Amino acid sequence: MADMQKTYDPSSVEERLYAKWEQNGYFHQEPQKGKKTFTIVMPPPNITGQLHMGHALDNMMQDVLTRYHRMRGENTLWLPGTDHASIATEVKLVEQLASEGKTKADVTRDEFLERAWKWKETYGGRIVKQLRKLGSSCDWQRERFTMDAGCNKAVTEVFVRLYKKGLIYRGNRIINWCPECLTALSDAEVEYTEQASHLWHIHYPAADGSEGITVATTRPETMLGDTAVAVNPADERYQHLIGKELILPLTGRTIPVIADEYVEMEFGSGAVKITPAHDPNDFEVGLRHNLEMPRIMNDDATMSDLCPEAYRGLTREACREKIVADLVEGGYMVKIEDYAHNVGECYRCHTTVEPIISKQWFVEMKPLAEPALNAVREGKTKFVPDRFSRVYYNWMENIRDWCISRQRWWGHSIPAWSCDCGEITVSRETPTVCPKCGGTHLKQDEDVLDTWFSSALWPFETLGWPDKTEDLEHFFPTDVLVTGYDIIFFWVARMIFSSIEQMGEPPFHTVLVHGLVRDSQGRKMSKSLGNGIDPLEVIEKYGADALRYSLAVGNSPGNDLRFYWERVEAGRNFANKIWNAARFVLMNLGDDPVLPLDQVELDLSDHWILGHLDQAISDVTDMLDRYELGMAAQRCNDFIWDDFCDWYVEMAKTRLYDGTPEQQAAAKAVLYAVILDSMKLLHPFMPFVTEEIGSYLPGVDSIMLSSWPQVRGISDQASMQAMDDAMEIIRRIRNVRSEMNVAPGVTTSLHLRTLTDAGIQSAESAIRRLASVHTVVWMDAADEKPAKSVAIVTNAAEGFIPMGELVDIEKELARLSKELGKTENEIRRGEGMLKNTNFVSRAPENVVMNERAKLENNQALAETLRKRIEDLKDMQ
RNA sequence: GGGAGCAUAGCUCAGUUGGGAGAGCACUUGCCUUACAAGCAAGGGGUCACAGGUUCGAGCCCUGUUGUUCCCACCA
Repeated sequence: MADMQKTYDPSSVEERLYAKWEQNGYFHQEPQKGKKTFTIVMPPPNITGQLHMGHALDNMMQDVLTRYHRMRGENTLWLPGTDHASIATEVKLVEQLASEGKTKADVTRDEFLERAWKWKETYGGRIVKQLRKLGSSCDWQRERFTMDAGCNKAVTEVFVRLYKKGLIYRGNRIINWCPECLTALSDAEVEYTEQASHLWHIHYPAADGSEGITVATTRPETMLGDTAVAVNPADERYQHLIGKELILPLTGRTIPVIADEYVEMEFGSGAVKITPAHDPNDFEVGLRHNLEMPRIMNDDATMSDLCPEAYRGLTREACREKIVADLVEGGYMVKIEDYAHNVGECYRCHTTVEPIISKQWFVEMKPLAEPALNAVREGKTKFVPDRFSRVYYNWMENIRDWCISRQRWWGHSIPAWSCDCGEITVSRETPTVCPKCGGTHLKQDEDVLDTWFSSALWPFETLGWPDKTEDLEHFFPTDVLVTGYDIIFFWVARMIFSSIEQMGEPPFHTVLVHGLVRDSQGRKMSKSLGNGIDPLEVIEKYGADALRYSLAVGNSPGNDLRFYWERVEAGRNFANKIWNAARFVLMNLGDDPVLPLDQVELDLSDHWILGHLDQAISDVTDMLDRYELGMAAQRCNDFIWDDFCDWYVEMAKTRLYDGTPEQQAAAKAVLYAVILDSMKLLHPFMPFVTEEIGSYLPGVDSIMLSSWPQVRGISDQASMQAMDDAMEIIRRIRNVRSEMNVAPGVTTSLHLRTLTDAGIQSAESAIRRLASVHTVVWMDAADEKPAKSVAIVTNAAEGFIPMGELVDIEKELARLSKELGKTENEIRRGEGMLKNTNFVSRAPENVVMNERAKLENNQALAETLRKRIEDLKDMQ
């Protein structure tokens, strides 16, 4: 105690405590047979990443749950790791090469990978160190990497299995191609933004010189790859043209008019140019009609050799300009309208993606999606909040095959080898001979797998799968997955179907979804805006506890959160508040041993605070079990600050300073018990300050390793009620004084019944203390009716209820229980009561009081209640 | 085109089975009362977007309207 500073200083505490926890192995858990487990796998941050507010929020939530369940005595594992982030890492490496005046073409693949691993060793641990600053209590001894040996093995295993099952195939299909990254992308990796553009109406003359057709397009440059014009078979305007040949302007080629349902008659001219190699819909049409599919663009989105010479080598943009000019000049351009439409961009580099036909590996999704949908429909996996299950359904129900190959070097190799004879061999080990022709010149596929292919296996590959490890047996399935709603598609959905396919069950029972952390103006934090706030800077200034608290309070699952420094300050202030409350307790404990609560004589205020503590314990526990972290943190704050600091500590002073040794011992025992349980309750949210305080409390080894507080149930209802009423009186006294504008020092007299008669002797001195910045003279009011409890005085003063029989709760309950044939407890719970009427709910006594009060003043309600009570009696 | 969220105090937001309208910050007033001025006490401020409906009673449930944000989608 002696060395406790007046102000809490997180910087002198956090690093020391974290080191202690980690070195002592507090985070590590081995499987304990027969014990309930609680498992979370950390969404692995990219090795290229720097800690940002999103990580801070995500990890705070996981840490709260982990610490809570650990204190519940469960076999709790929070498994951390990092992601190799194929494309993002390559971007970094290309930057590195550029700084040496090189490009990717200047190094071999092996050299490049060597650089990648080196880069990973140098910078990959950066974010992991930063996570420690937050206080994350994950088991670092089990840290994994998506490209470590175990994960590689798992990825290969899954690929081979899916291939053998026919769920992975290789084919020429239309895919999203990023001309900047020079790789295929999955549908999920394309972001659409609306851009102002034009709708060009182009006339295609008929080959026989008769009327032609005008088509409308947003991408005139793709006309070079047109192999048909499609109209709706039901479109009367074009019936006679179906089957005719048209001349494709600028090329001299002829193309047929075909009929296809896909065409909407109402849009544009009702005729669509078909470019099968560069549009997903046109591709489908092309398949249906056996059209040729010339690829008119190269991988870098310049025009290919299949274009007329004039256009070869031009960029998409330049080609469009020239095509439009040429069409206008040739008299083919009918009109140009303004038009806004969606353009797909690469989610990494924001280059406009080009749909092209390309040979890629795909996962067939339909058979995988169905059981994954059912798992959520049947409640085996629940989203919190529930509305995200609809987002999930929507995506899963409309999912298309997943393009998993990427034209990158950094990533998981595809376990497929091709032979000169054309045979593809998919195998766990490198094959030496081709099973078809016996050839020995087998070449492994050069592509790597989508980063998300390995992340999808994260919950089980990190526990040892495909080996049957003890960890896997014990800790799988995991319990909760905490993540932002922005990666439900990328990751969560894929983990669910992968786990069901490989493990036979979903990887977790709950997905706790959080929102994005935005800046104070509600904008997304981003590098380009420069509005990002570095969590490490916040921690340095205010401490990790303050940051965690600020992210927890006032946030509800699934909703975005704005970052405010004021909120962090509030967190810091709260940390300081409890620090000082603890100082106060420790200052007063002295050297005598603290007695157990059952060996001291508790007074009214003790019962009151212990009752409220029970309530807080039970509320916080419920809230944590329901993943209401924000409410739980707020609840801790309310109890500690409002109930304990503002009221109980003040009341305890009278006994500590002026009381008998017995009274002092009682106050100390309660102060100790309450501060200790408070630290435990708050520990998941503010691990550092609570642990530090714990280190000063006698008889406490570690708050983190303590068991979760239990409801004691030793306070009695009557005392709590009496104390509440006394407090109400105190507030009223303050009011009156305030209203009367009484200056300090002036004596105020109030006509109130002597409190001693009302059975709250021990509170009197406390009340004096609390109320007595000014002197209050307590007077008998002999002329007033005798009050049965302070509640009567209070409410009478409010003017709601006349003093007397109305508020005798016990009597009222007894009467109702007799009338309805229910026990008093049942009536308190509202059982057997009126259907649409919460006659008795949260605070039974208050509600009964309210109802009775309303009965007097509300004829309609009185009538209804009487009737309902009659009905109930009839039914019985 | 489909789906979802949000609309509550000056600002940012909680409010989970329908019965008290709340928190933080800001503001007013008075306090350095021996845990804490990063604090204490008192106070002002809200037809809970709008309109109907159900109910004795609606911020909460139902219907509709308006505004706003986001996600998904192959109308060229």
